[in-house]
Amino acid sequence: MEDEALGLIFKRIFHAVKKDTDNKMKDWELTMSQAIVLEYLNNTPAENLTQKDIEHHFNLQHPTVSGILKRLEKHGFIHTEICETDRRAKNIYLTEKAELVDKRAKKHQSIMEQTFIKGFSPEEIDTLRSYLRRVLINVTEE
Amino acid sequence: MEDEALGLIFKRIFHAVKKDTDNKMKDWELTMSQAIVLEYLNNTPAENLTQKDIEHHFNLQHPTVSGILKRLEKHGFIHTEICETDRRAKNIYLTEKAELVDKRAKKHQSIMEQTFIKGFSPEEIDTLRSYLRRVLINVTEE
DNA sequence: ATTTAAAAGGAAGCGTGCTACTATTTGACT
DNA sequence: AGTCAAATAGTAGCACGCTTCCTTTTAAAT
Repeated sequence: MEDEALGLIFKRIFHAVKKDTDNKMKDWELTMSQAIVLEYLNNTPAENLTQKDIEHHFNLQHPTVSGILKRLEKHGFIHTEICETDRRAKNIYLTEKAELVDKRAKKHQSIMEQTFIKGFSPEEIDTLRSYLRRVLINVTEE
Repeated sequence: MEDEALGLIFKRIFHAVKKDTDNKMKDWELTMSQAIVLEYLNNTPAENLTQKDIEHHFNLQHPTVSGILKRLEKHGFIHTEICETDRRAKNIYLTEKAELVDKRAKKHQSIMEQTFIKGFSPEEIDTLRSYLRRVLINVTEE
């Protein structure tokens, strides 16, 4: 337990977070991945927002994003339209339902953030964040 | 990027690690999840080692472990036998192929560990590990 | 203007997590 | 002995990552 590989520890943490988040969001027909995308859409009020933007921002492959958007649309959180200026692309629009749910998702996210850092001092939180940022850079750039 | 939620950062880190590991292990027909289970089996030379032990150790549900073991068996890394003393359970045995591959997996894991902590001082590494352990406890116990 | 390559997205199929639901075996309680 | 609950594992079906292959559209090159 003490000397587990960092990779396994990160896996354990992510697994626990995902499980908890998926469970708590199940009531309003939303998963963690969907909520993350929805929040991105909500905070990125760009014209002509397409799948490609999401793929780049989260470093995901296009069939992955395609599936998430399909389920978001199925449950009425977004609707899509073929882009007028580039008919290959599909523009994404949030619905009112999405805006309602986003508040609740933000609330859960805030609780989750508190959970992570329970027992951490403000300085320790800063250190944690900076270390994680460095780890992320180490792991992604290569 | 700077003010992303911790949950998303953990997701990003895990995602990158999994992607990299899966890619590098693809050559010898192994995934990250399978390698983790294989390493556990290799380091747990217990008599009567069954699925249940793996489920408990990694906090996974039984169909998940069942699937991983099925694929490990399909590729000849393990073989299973119905337990003599309890015919509900199946004992798991590693093959020679598993032991060969385990060395290479350990090597990759070691490189991965180095990648995580690139640029970290020994003190920073200790701090990172202890913080992650605390986060894991925060996230799992509740 | 035609061809050709790149870009955006869809569909199939797989691994790994999950939640049901089912089957078999064990063990305990009458 | 007989019954009934718990334990172990299997199956089906879903979400979300991936790769691979395909279609359509755009843009560039000749």
